[in-house]
Amino acid sequence: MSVKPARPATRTDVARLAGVSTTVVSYVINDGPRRVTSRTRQRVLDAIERLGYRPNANARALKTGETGLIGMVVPEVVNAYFAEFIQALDRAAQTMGSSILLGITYEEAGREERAVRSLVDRGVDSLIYQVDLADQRLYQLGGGDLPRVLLDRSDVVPGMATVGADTEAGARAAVEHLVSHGHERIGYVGSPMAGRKVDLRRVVWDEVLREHGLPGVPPALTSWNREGGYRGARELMASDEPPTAIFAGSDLIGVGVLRALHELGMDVPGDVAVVSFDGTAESAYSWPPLTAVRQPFEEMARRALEVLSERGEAPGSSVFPMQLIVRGSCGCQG
Amino acid sequence: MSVKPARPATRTDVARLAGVSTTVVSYVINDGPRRVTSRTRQRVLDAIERLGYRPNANARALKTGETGLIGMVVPEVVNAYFAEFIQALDRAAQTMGSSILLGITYEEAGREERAVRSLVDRGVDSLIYQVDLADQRLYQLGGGDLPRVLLDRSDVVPGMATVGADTEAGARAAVEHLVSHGHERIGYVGSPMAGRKVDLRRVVWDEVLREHGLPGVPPALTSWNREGGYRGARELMASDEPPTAIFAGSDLIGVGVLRALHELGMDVPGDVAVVSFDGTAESAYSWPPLTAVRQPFEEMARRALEVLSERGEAPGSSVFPMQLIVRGSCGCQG
DNA sequence: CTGAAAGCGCTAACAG
DNA sequence: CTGTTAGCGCTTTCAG
Repeated sequence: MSVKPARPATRTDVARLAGVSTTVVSYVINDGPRRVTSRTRQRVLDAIERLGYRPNANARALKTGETGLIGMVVPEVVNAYFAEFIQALDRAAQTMGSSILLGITYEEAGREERAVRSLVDRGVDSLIYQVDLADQRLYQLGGGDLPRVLLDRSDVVPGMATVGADTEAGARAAVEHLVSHGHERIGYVGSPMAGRKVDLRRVVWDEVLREHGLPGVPPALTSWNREGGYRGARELMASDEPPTAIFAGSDLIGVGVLRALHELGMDVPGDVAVVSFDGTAESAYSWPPLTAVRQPFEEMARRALEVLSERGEAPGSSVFPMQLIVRGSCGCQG
Repeated sequence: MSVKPARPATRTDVARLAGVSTTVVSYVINDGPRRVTSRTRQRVLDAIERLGYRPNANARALKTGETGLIGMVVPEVVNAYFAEFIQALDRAAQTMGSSILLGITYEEAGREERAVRSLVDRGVDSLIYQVDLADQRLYQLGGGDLPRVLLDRSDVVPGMATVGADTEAGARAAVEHLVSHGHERIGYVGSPMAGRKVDLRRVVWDEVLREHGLPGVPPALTSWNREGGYRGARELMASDEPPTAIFAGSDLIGVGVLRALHELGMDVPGDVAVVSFDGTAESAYSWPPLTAVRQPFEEMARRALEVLSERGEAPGSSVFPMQLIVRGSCGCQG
């Protein structure tokens, strides 16, 4: 590992030291497109080593039109749900020599365009959207040739490749589990979805209740964070016939629900059982630990990257199964 | 907002449409170095608008040697502590037209070099380190002219600019608070530090106990995550004379401590009071909510960016105060 | 106030 | 198997 000298060595320096032309240097660095004798190759490698030469990514990008940057648009990073995706994507990208460049929207209308635009302007090779953009036109920014994928969408979006989890099956597993514990009044805490998107968790929850002939409970729709969960649970428990079980639309919501229940002096799962959605680390360390349906983060991330490199193919949808992780909050243990 | 056409417009296209030379286009885009008549300027602006022209960041970077990218080296992002810094830095960078490019080390020796190197190779203009690199030489990668700052260090590191929080005062506030509640056996759960760095939280905790003539308690040193907190608390509580209060070295540790205490059937704060360090959102929604000492994330982030633009000055240290946030786990409420 | 042109570091077509 | 060279899109010096 040699630290770069004051003036970074260029390809010309390497060529000179190795006694070859710059072309050859290029060939050995890129391993093509032409072959190089192994003797020459070694001389070049030695020169690179001696000079601590590192190719200039910008020059290469300018020439080839490819930056090796993958843009990822997310609402925030202080949320393990998104952070899990970011890490999974980062690791997968590393193996391909690419980097993830984030565009954080903060769910503020004003920042949305800046976030996407900054990625496009920096010349990302492809784009991963993990957001609900208010301005739909932003999905097209960067032109038609830029490979794109909508991450974390289980619905099929015309003209867009999507990668997601089997939310329906996941939600079903969560609610059925609660039903199997004998609960008859099962509430849901979630949030209204942006735009006209439907919340499959809520839909499935409703369906399952119906299928079992259980009474409907008005869902508590607040916001996708801990406070939303807290408010939602307070709302649910304030009703005349409070639920004995709650399906939380996310881990954060689940954590908020737990807090509300504790404040009310209720025992979990004794008085009220809880199952949450996502299965991030926080759910494993809440009190009691949350039984949760886990997102297939790694699988989705890997698939998203695959999709992006399969450009030219018709945009499809990939869906991965979720997994129920049984912990203490549902009543299975204790 | 016009979507780019198939072939992105170049500066030459703009010049042609506006009936000026490419030089002038450059002048109006960069607002200098020469002045341009407002009439000509408007013509150029119109042409840019019409063509949906966007400057090519790579070409500019190649020419100027500046990418507008700020490299940030972090161990992970699925940890609100780091995520808070990332967001604060991102927001601050946005106002300067820069972007944060992450290099995630995953605290794996093998990935460390890749992470830093990928940033340097991509031509970041400066580097923010928020890690303990095992290989010290990596701090120098990229050469001596690259502005650097060590984020989240309250100690002075020779030759390096540092920005941090007043850990000592913060830790003191936490422990003193516990003392003020009348606790006499106060434990600490943290983790060994990398390298020869000292954990000021632990040192100060020890000091405060001494100052008050309180008995020493062996610290539980595990790891900086929820599980570490859990194991640490189990360890502490298994002793012959378990503490009646615990100072947790981080929020994650605090959450783990809480879990262990609950498992043991102890009431918090009734049987054991807890105060944690960092003050991320998770600490506000644990049960009971954790009294915590909050890191000045925004201030540190802003200062770090300032330091990076003040290149040339002697490397200094900036320290920002922490703030005690009183919630339920210390015994103040209930 | 505006234009021509050199050159940033690299790749790859073309020529040997 | 290796070398020469044009040109990616941009900034900026130098000339007008």
